[in-house]
Amino acid sequence: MESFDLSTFLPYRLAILSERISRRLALEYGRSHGISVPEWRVLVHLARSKQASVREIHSYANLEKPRVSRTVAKLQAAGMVRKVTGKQDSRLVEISLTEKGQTVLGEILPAALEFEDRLVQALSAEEHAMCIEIAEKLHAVLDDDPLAPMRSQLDTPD
Amino acid sequence: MESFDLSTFLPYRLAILSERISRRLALEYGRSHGISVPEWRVLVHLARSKQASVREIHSYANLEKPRVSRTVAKLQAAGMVRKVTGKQDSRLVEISLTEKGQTVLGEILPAALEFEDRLVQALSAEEHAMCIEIAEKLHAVLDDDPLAPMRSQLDTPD
DNA sequence: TGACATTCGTTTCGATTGCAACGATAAAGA
DNA sequence: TCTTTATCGTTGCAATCGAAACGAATGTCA
Repeated sequence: MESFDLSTFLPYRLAILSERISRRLALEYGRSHGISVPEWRVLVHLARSKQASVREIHSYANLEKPRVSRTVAKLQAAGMVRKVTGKQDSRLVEISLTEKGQTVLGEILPAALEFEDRLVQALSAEEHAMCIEIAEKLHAVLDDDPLAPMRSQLDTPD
Repeated sequence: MESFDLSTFLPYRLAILSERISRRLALEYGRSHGISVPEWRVLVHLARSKQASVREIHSYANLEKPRVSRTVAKLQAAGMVRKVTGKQDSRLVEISLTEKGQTVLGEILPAALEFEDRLVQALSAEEHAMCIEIAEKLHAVLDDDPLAPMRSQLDTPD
């Protein structure tokens, strides 16, 4: 027990690294446009899917449902997102980017990609590939664990 | 811009994996003893250092200073930690584990280690080593970045 | 010695978080 | 059809969070 070292504990290692990277990245879109992490994820997802429900964003962007709801509301207030009640099913809302939303995302994306590139450049091609494979194997352990939180669909390799 | 895929974005990948692992691990000490992540880190650090100030825990366990303060107060209220005003320097407090704190940690630790072991077992020795090396290289990128948040001392290889 | 700056731990404050209801709509079954 | 069940998005609430401000104690330099 007294020989236990937090710094070599894998979950801790991952948490520290991930948090540091997230914080640095958040500066990129936070300072320039006041965008938060959840907002960033919603914008990015909408750029792909063109149109999505709260449920979909929740499932794909790894955000709790209430958080998606509030985030979308905020983005709508900022004019970056449009909400339309579903035609066939009036329970769900069709969420999509506005012109402004696309513009803002277009301004943010280059810096985000440039930052990621700096990270990836620090790794050899082999390391990068193994990094992905390792992540996949760790996810697999949790997939087999009934107590582990479910994996969001986006992250599940088809 | 429309070809950007969040799921392959390295910072996102790391965040998702790390969060999932953290949540699962938190169940281990949360369900059995009502211990939260910050409390877990403080306990673990104290088990090593036997005695520490708020500042030290802050620097080594990657927790904000106010958070350490509150966490320690809560642990003290629960009888797991002892706080004594410093002898020479009465600004700092000497924080240490009580009997109860050691007992609780002793009950939590095996499950935590067993969980980590399940993760590590999923990796080959080579993968495990490379995982650490990759983390180190990514940290190095941030170390060179003036805008990146500082790295806590614990995680800095001597 | 006295004025100033620094460090330590705590507290305050506004914002964010997750979880658990909630109302509204739609689907399923009797 | 009518009742029941499930789904969708929202809201309430209590806890937590980080950043800044704070008082207390020490260190520094004239």
